[in-house]
Amino acid sequence: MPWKKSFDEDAVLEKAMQVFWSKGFDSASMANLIEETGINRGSLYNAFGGKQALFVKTLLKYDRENRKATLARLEALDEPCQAINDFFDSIVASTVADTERKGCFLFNTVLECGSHDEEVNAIVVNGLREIEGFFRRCIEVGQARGEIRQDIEPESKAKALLALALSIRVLGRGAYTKSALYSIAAEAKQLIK
Amino acid sequence: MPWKKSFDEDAVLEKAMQVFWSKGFDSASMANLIEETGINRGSLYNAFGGKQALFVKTLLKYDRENRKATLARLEALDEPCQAINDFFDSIVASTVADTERKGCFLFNTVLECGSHDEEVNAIVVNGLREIEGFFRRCIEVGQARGEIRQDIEPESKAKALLALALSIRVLGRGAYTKSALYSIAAEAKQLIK
DNA sequence: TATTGTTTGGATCGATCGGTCAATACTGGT
DNA sequence: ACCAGTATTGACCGATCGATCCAAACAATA
Repeated sequence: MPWKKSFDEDAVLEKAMQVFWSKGFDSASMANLIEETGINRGSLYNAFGGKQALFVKTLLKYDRENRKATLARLEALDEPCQAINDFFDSIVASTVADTERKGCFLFNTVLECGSHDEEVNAIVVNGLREIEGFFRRCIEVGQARGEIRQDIEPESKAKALLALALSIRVLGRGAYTKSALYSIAAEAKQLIK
Repeated sequence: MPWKKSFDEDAVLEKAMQVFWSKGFDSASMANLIEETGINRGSLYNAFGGKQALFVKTLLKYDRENRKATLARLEALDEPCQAINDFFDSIVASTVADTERKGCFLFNTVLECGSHDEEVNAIVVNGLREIEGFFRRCIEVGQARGEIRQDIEPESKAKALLALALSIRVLGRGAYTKSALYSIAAEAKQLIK
């Protein structure tokens, strides 16, 4: 008896994600979201509930399709040093290619919403932990295989790598030049040498 | 013939700075600023020109009284390794003591206003460059005195140190625990060992 | 004391914010 | 063919945004 939706929910989420990603939660207005997604105001509220709920959905989508997917791919390499190098090559490449200067949606959200929302904070903190965990596991496996020095402390080294990755993405949004980002990435790789 | 202002401009700037610092440019409303500074709306506009102009003035004040002052003090030590260690001890201590989770006004501004304002961007980018320059000079002097290994590349190492400092401040705003920040700071110090 | 020029206070502006709602369009079941 | 019921639409809501403006308050000069 009901009625099929006239739009593809996931396609709308994708569009909305682009808006939140490039403008941030606060600066993205419902008017922006309506214009970019192409669907009507009421439909948006009906389908997703509101700005906050829509944002969470787009953030989860990003976390699933970008962060998790990337880490899974790198971890599947089963080559720890290569995985870490690839990670940094990848984020520098993304940043350099990012003419819109959007940065990383996850990192941007840490910075903007870190303090003032419980649910969002839980998602991004979990994301950070998992990236850190990826680094830690890479180091541990590399040590077990004799490819990484034993006197490196996986926990704290992993945190430092995450910190450098975050800075590359953040400074890449206008403050730093390409070559500076390459320098930082090179230092990051050097950390586990 | 005119009339003396009934308030201390610098004291008002200080209050306004606290507001922008803790809430960010966008989230700080004129209503907030009026309430916190205690002076009237018209007076605020008359004395400072508007939200944007007021923000720039507070940012310059911070840059002058915090960033420049701190770097000058550390550089006056004339003990490069100690200066770098002190720098990281200092930002970790600040972050840990920062119950309001305000972070660093300069870094916060890089993140929030990095892209969408020319004047502000120039101020913060200059601030970043000078912090990086501080690290670079420390390393160069340390090398000249034989206190730091010669195979360290001052330029890129300085960038990495800045990146770690930024991350400590940013992640300290809720995402990471005290001990995690200590770990990152320890790794930073290790970079020049 | 009268005049002058700036500061002060607050009412008010138009724009925009996120969100709501009733009327309308439309489809699936009977 | 008709009805039931959800999706869609866009007008509209009150709140809040930064900014403006002007009358009232006031101090310095003549």
